[in-house]
Amino acid sequence: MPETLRRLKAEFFQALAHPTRIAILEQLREGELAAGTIIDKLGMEQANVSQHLAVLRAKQIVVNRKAGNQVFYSVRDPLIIQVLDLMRAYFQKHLTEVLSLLEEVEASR
Amino acid sequence: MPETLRRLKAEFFQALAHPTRIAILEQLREGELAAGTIIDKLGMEQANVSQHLAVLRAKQIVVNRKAGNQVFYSVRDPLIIQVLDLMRAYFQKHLTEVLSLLEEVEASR
DNA sequence: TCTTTACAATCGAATATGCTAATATACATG
DNA sequence: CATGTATATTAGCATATTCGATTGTAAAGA
Repeated sequence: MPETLRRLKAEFFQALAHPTRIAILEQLREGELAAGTIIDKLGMEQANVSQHLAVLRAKQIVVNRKAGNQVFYSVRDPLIIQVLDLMRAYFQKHLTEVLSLLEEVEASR
Repeated sequence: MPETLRRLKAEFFQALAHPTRIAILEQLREGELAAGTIIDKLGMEQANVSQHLAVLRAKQIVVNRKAGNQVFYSVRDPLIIQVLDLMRAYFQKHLTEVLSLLEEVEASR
């Protein structure tokens, strides 16, 4: 595999590598949502969510559609959801280790 | 999905989000390899590869086994490989866009 | 024991990422 | 046209990542 393709893959994973962006994709699992709806559901700063949406857009993980005043987002390819599902399966499989990792997280707070 | 689990997922993607680490996982696709072998195959600095191996270890994406002087690495769970395969399928599917992205990459150099 | 081999860990500098606050844009409505 | 609403972009600062250089460590061999 050429280096440029590895770089693309890495950039793709990088785009997924943030809790907020994962949360956004979870929201979009059932279908498209307006940016404002996502912001409300996540209960975060407007600018912050908008920046994360920009990251997902830049990597074409989500696409957007303008309708009047609003912008509706959706996941471009269900394969993305499949990747997230695989991850879910992975974490479920290694539940024991995940729990100890969670404990570490708790402990370090 | 709880915030902590999202954080775990994000950290997992973060661990995959580097060309060198993807290259390492590709090398390990067929089975275990000694650290030195990986370093040779990638043709990179020893310390650098070792650091990337440490990242993959920290997230338990790879496991290691010491044998005398050497340390052998392998991918812990084939599900990881599946994720990479899904990504490959994804990029193949969107080959056209990938190519234009590649052109952008080229242009910006 | 002394040296070499094979890795891992640490340090410091450069770069990238993420956040809040502020500002801009674009459409809608009075 | 003036104002409000929805969303995007920019600036500036704090934190995190990555790299090469160096140092540490454990096993192997002379």
